Amino acid sequence: MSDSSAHGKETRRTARGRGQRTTRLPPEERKSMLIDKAADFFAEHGFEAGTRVLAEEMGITQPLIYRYFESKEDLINEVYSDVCVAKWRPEWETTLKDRSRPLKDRLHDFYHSYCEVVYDRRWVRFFFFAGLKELDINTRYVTRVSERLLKPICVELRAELGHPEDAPAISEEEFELVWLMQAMIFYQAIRAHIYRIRANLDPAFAIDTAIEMYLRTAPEIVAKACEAGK
Amino acid sequence: MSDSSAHGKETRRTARGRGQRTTRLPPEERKSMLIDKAADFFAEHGFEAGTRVLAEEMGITQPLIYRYFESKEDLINEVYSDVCVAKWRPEWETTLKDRSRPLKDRLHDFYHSYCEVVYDRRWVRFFFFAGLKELDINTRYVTRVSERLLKPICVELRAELGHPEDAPAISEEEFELVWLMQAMIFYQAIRAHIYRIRANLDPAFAIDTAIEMYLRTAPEIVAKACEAGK
DNA sequence: ATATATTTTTATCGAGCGATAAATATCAAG
DNA sequence: CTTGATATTTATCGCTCGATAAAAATATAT
Repeated sequence: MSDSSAHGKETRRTARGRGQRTTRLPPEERKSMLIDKAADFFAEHGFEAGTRVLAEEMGITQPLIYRYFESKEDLINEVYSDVCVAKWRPEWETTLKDRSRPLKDRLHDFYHSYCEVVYDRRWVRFFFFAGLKELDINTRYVTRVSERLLKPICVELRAELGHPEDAPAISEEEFELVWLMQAMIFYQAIRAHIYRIRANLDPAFAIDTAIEMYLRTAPEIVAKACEAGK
Repeated sequence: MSDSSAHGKETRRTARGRGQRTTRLPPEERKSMLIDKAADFFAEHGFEAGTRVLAEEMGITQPLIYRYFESKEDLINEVYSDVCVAKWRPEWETTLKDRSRPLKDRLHDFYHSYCEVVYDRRWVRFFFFAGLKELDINTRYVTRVSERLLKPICVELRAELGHPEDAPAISEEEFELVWLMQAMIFYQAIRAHIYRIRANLDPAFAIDTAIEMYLRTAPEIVAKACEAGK
């Protein structure tokens, strides 16, 4: 209460007595603003952070949140969808499978697009907050990455290297290898937004180098997997 | 209160009326038990988890915690030291700098030892919980890894490849490259303990492959850095 | 057995949480 | 200018949190 007058004078507010009042907003606009601000807020302070502080940062009062969301959990779920799930681009899967182009080019295009999404403070932190809690939304996302992106890459790699499609199933080693590439690229985001140490280098270096390292190491591992199955 | 009788019958407790009482313990023993249980507890549920549940899981009452720790923050700090900071092994730094052996062997020894420490559920989760909060203990640890492990690796790599010591300072590219190796290896721990998907493959595969990929890619990047500075 | 020391529990405080209901201010239509 | 609809605030409930102080139970020494 001591800082209720210390907000400074926001443009959208009119000082009235000791209270301040927000200008009325049409519901959809207020709701989307709420989701947007809540995204920043929970990404920064975690899901346990209080709704009163969130409301204060938005310049509204806390009960107003509950006009637009049934519960805090409800709000967080909508925000998570907005920040993480909704950012999935179906083009990723088609790009990776387009055999009219060299795999290297496809990987470049895919990962540069992928990183536009995941090299985002909100995205990374939400993802890890959700992962540390046992929220299955996180597990489901990882499964999706695994099934729709990484496994297809393994398949495409074999095709690129001229191995028959019906060779033995993708080996654990092949799968681990593509996870290593994924690790190199995604770890940039972790360093930047969780460790808060940003590399002074273009993220493109990590992406390009990771792809290069993957494609150089792949042939022998794929070969071993294919001949082991015969 | 409904589950106060649902604990099952722990050996150390004697049922008395509706309450249960713990056998007395010498202070050091109680304190170390507290740190150990708290490590599991906070690693699992995060720092915001309540002291009452922690106490219940230990079979003691909540105020007893405050006989051994001034505050919850105090407890968490001691646990963090115990779980993360205290696990640092000085031998890592000496191993990496021992030029009587090939760098590849040193990296193997170092990373296998390093992973004995960090492929640990408590370690990983504590590290990320601390990172997501702005606890500087995390930042300090990352700085330490960077300064005492990764940068030395860059230096040793140059020596191994026969470049003069006084060549230009380690380039951003060289430094990024060693971070890529670190990423591949540490990401295993993230997958296992944050995503909760464990690879069915020996972690040694990731370690060995990551080192191999690093050493294969390194020469051209080191060469570029050294000739660029002339 | 009794007394003493100290571990552990019981009881409780004040603050903050998510959430609800009622009052109030604002905007648009007539 | 008045009226009706509704976005927003005020006031408050019940609960849980971290923390403290006093009471009780246990172990040890005599």
